[in-house]
Formats: sequence, C-alpha cells, structure tokens
Amino acid sequence: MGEKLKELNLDSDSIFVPKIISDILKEVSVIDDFSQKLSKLDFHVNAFEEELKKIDAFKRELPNCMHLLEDAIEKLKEEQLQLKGKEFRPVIEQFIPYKSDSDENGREKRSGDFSDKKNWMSSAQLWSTPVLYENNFDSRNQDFGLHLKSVCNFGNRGGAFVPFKKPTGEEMKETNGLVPVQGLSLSSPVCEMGSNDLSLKGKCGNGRVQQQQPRKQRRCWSPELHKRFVNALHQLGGAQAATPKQIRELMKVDGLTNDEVKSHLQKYRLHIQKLPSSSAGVSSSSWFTQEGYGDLSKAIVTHSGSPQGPLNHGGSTKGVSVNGGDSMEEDEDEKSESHSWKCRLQKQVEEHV
DNA sequence: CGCGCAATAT
DNA sequence: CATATTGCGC
Repeated sequence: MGEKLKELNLDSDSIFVPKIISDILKEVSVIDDFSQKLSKLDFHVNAFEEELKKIDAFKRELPNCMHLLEDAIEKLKEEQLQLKGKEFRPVIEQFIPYKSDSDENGREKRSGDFSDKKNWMSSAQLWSTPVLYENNFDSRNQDFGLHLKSVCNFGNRGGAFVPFKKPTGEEMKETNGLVPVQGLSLSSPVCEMGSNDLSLKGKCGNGRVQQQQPRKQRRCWSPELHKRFVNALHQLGGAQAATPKQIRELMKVDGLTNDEVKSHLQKYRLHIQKLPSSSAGVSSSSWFTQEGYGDLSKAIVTHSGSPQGPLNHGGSTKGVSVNGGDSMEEDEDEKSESHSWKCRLQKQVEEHV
C-alpha cells in the first residue's frame, strides 16, 4: 500500500512530503518511545480522516482521493495495531474510533500537538500539479478557476485529478478558431484516473472497478457555465423559445448533455417566472447576478447599440436584467446578431405574459 | 429522438 | 429548500 501512494506523482517537494505514508512510517520508526510512536500515528490517522471527511462530498468526483486517504488510514492503523500488539501495555485510550469521531472531536483532540498538520491536505500540494485548462478561453478561464476554488474548496486539484481531458484528437479540432471548451468546469462524471489509477480497490471489496453509476454525477453549473447557458439562451430568443438541444450546441461545452441543459432550462424557466422583479433578495438572484464574477466591465458594457437594457424587462422585469451579461464577444455569431436581437426582443416580450 | 413536465434524489 | 437527475407522455 505504501507503494501505491508512492507511485503517485507526489513529488517529494510537496510540502507535506513527510506525510506520505512511507515517510510517516519511516518517521515513526525512528522514534524510540512507544507511546510517541503511537501518538504520532494517531495524529496522522486523524489528519487523514479529517481530510477524508472534507472530501466526502466529492467522493464521487475524487474516488482516488478517497482511496488514497482510506488506504493511508488503513495502513497507518495497521501499523499502529502492530505496534500495540508488540507492546504489552494495553494503551486502549490510544485507539482511534474509526468514523465515529466528528471533525471537532478529532480536531480538539489533536489540535494541540501538531498544530500545522491538520491542514496539510488542504494546502494540498498533493494535487498541486498545474491545473491546465487547455481551452483557449481567455478571461473566462479565470472565472472558472475561481469558481472551482470557491465551490470545491480545493485550491486546485490537478495532478491525479485533472478536470478532464479527452485522450487526443478531438481537442485539436477547432470551430472558427474557437475550441468547444473542454474541461470547462465540467468535471466529467466519469472520473478519469490516468496513470494514477492505482488499483487500490481493496477497500471496495470486490475487484470490480467502481464503474457503476446508479445515478449520474451531478453536473455542477458553475457561473461560467451558467453564463454560457444564458448567452446561448438569449441568442435563441429567450427562455421560452430556446430549446435544450440548441442551447447545448450554442454553448459548445463538451461533455454537456441535452438532459442537463434541459434540466437547467427547466429550472431557469421556473425562476424567471417566479421572481421576475428586481426586489428579489440577494440570495435568490444568484441566477441573474452571475456577471459579478470576473469582470463586470466586460459583461455590462459589451454592445452599446443593442437595446439590451430595456429589452429584458418585458413588463414585469425591472432593475435586474435577466441576461447573465451578454458578453458574446468572440462567439462566431456576431454577424447574425444584428437580426438576432430583434428576434430576441420579440420572444422576450412574449415571455413574461 | 427531443421537449416539457413531474417525480424523485441529493 | 434548492438544485440536479430520472421517468413518462407527447
């Protein structure tokens, strides 16, 4: 098991290097005092478990993480048990309750001794291989990156857990110089574990690779994604006029399925008919305040000529515009836009009846 | 198939 | 409760 961990491209420069199991074990092995050994192990196990909890919500996305951590924990406990076995003294209180321990307990328990390590995983150099969003999405990438951070709590998880990227071939194809957008905030439902697909399925019992997906991985609609969605939607003449498939095509987000768009559209429609007014609280207006992300300037300014502002407020809609910032700049539809907005106007008026 | 809606799940 | 997925009729 230790090997598995080592196999990872966890370069030894990672800040918490010593935390990698083998190192930990090594570290522990040189300790003379028994209780110190145990305590050290104990601590590390706790640290791992805490991290395990942290990523629990993402276990489907980061099965590797889970396995890594689980393996690590197991290994450490194993070691611990061995130690205990050798030692005649019971040391019961050292035993670590497996999952029952809550974050706080664990934290409180151990926060004293090795203060810095509870974050070792959070600082996560483990996954710090450069996250490459290999699409040529200028500013938007940042939006996305930003979002990823905020949403997923992981500074960046490249390395073993790169968002996702198709093997090859397709990524080269361009449409009018615009690449369909590969890993834009879409962590592919299928977790791509490349070379790091270590075979630590031991934990899962059966040797069957966990490929079963009773339910699809939840598509996370990042602001960027939503922005694209809204843009496409508007280009198609409003929420009522646009159809999922068209939207999906316009969005040019690969990996995005019709169903997902359909679902999102459904929700979107509900929202625009539910709270068309600007009086909506800050919280609920998340749908319409996406632009607040990267660069407002770009989102707002955009086209001067187009009757954007008044457009969206078909009667009921007031201060808040439904548009998520029509920054349809480099999208190749600019030519047809002159006429598209007319169409849009029409459709939008139809809405908000 | 694709769309819309409703049920269901997280 | 909000949001995403699945199921079902059209």
